Amino acid sequence: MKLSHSFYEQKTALVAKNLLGQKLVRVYRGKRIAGIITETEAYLGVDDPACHSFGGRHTPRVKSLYLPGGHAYVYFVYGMHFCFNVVTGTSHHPEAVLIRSLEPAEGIEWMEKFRGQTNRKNLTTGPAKLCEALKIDRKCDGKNLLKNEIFIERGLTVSTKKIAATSRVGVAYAGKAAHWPLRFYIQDSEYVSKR
DNA sequence: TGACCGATGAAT
DNA sequence: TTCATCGGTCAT
Repeated sequence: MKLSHSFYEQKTALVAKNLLGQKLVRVYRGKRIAGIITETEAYLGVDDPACHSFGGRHTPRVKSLYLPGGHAYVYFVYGMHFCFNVVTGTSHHPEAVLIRSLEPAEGIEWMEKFRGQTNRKNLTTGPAKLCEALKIDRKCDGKNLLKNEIFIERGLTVSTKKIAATSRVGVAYAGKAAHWPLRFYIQDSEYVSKR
């Protein structure tokens, strides 16, 4: 069952935590490719120096961040990688949750093909890796997650006790916000990016 | 029009 | 630890 619109309207950090254990599903050429979400990061909008909408920035690249909760925000980084985010809240609050890692669940043979390798633990343990494994690219930017190309299904409920919170990855430039505990992952999962 | 740099990954 | 790689952003 798909996560409902109201799920995405909760507070962003809460959505980030509640996404752990849910299943991200990509339908590509009629095939389901899916994984259990094991690691996320919350980006808190105009007041968060690490967020792309910081200070109200509203450029063509970040326009999807201003869609209502329940849409995809996919952007291109480092000249070669894509990252997938779930937009949260309302269109007046450009916030999102970055999906950083998955545990492969369905369509693993396709993930192996798209990633060019078969090491299960290296298929989807990183924001750009999972995009490659699930064929998520620029074309997915702005997609409605309540439709059928890419969406999130209810999976397992992860006990709060099993959720670890740390500072976010790759945002050292963000001053104080670099230390905010907005990265969440399933404590004992082997499918989490390191660093 | 151009310089700068990044929410990374893979190889070393 | 190093570097490949190039679109988006913002200053001219």
